[in-house]
Amino acid sequence: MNVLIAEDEKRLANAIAEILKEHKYQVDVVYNGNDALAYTEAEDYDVFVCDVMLPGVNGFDIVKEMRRRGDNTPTIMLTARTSLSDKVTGLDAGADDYMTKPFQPAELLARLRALTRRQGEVIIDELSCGDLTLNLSTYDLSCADKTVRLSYKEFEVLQLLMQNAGRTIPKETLIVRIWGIESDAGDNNVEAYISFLRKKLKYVQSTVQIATQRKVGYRLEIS
Amino acid sequence: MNVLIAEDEKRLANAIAEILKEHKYQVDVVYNGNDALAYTEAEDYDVFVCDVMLPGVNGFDIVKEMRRRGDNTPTIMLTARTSLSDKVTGLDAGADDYMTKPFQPAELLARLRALTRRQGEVIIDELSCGDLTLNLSTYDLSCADKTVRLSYKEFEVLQLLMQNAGRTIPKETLIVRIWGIESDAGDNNVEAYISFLRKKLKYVQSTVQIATQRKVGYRLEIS
DNA sequence: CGACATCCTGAAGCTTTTCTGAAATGCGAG
DNA sequence: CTCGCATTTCAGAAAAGCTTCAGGATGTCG
Repeated sequence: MNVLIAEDEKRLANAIAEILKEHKYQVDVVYNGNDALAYTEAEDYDVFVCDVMLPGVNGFDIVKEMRRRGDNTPTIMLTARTSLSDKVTGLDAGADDYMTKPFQPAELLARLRALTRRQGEVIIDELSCGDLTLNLSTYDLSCADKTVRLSYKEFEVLQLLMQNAGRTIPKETLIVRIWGIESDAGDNNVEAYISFLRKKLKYVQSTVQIATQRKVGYRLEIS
Repeated sequence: MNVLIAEDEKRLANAIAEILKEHKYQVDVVYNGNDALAYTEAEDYDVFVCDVMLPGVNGFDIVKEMRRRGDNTPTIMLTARTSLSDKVTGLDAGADDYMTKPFQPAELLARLRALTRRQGEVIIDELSCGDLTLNLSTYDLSCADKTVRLSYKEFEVLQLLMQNAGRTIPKETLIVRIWGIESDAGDNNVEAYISFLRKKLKYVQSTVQIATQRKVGYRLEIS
């Protein structure tokens, strides 16, 4: 389950992100309207949680634009205001649900479940690939009877590779998804983490390998 | 025992919540009818305490709607009026009991007990996990033959961890659940309490540990 | 009321872990 | 063979977490 959160109050945004991650959602966060547009275009999210008042493009216009280009991602609008007219505007713009701040985490979760119910997903807390198992809750990587703990960044890189096993992920994508779109991380950062991960893969004696696609990126190979 | 309170006078709502919490109920509070509907749908409460006059959807309609969708959660209606007709309306709508404001806390507690009695549920006052036992009425934490008394906040933190033993609880969640969503408590507050708790866990010589999930939160590990 | 105890909080200093950027080395395609 | 990536390592920087402490708030008891 991929969720995109667009909320400019960073504290709140991160709080929501944490709560959703705890419930096994894969979460991306953006803090302004322009990034929100870019992200919704680039990725295929299962739910989009969007604040109305955003720097750059506002929430209404984001949803309108998404619908215009045929993107029907279920969307929940957040707003500090409680006026009926906002609600109407939001729903007219194409939002599927509407919440006023502040709200309890349980409510957001309930609404997310409601919006995604039809998709009938199973919440998993492990990711497997070949003989590897990655525990999404403890960041433990295991294979047969060996286990290592991954650091946060190592975890994110490997998770992305495992989710797309066999497919080559460009370095650029890794940088954007893990270091963030605004970061100034370079290719070498990625390369360093690939190196760390290979060391750990060797340690757990996995048959799964990280293959290099020269001038492009990396891919997980189950051999 | 989960209780949902729907009451728009925040002062009163919070007072009731505090009283119930003292008596070991798990309490959620909403301040309007729409939230009440959303919450009763999302969660499975053991009792629902509902004011008649609520912004949004009124109490009668909430209960009617709940019954319509097959939700038979025992419900106590609150109202400032004393007229018989209100009482009838409430009970007709599907409420199980009825109280007029103002009332004494003891009365509410008595009625709650009455309503939940038939369910034959036992109100537990201990929480166990590994070799640890947490007494929910005295806040005593014990293991083998050693015992320490926890402070209120220590208790809340540990309780949350024990209820979710093995799962990682994000710091943000701890802050929101224990310090409140509007609080300005920082990560360090949580860290301090984790530190206090670890000291006490060591003192009672438990095998249970609080593990750190870097950049995320904490989790109880039974080793 | 004053003395005493407890608890909460925020700050400060310290420890540990993780991340980063640079440098040295390796290796494949042309 | 050579150039341009890729790999690996490592030390220092940065981040995150841990612990302790003092001040203030609150509560209790004589």
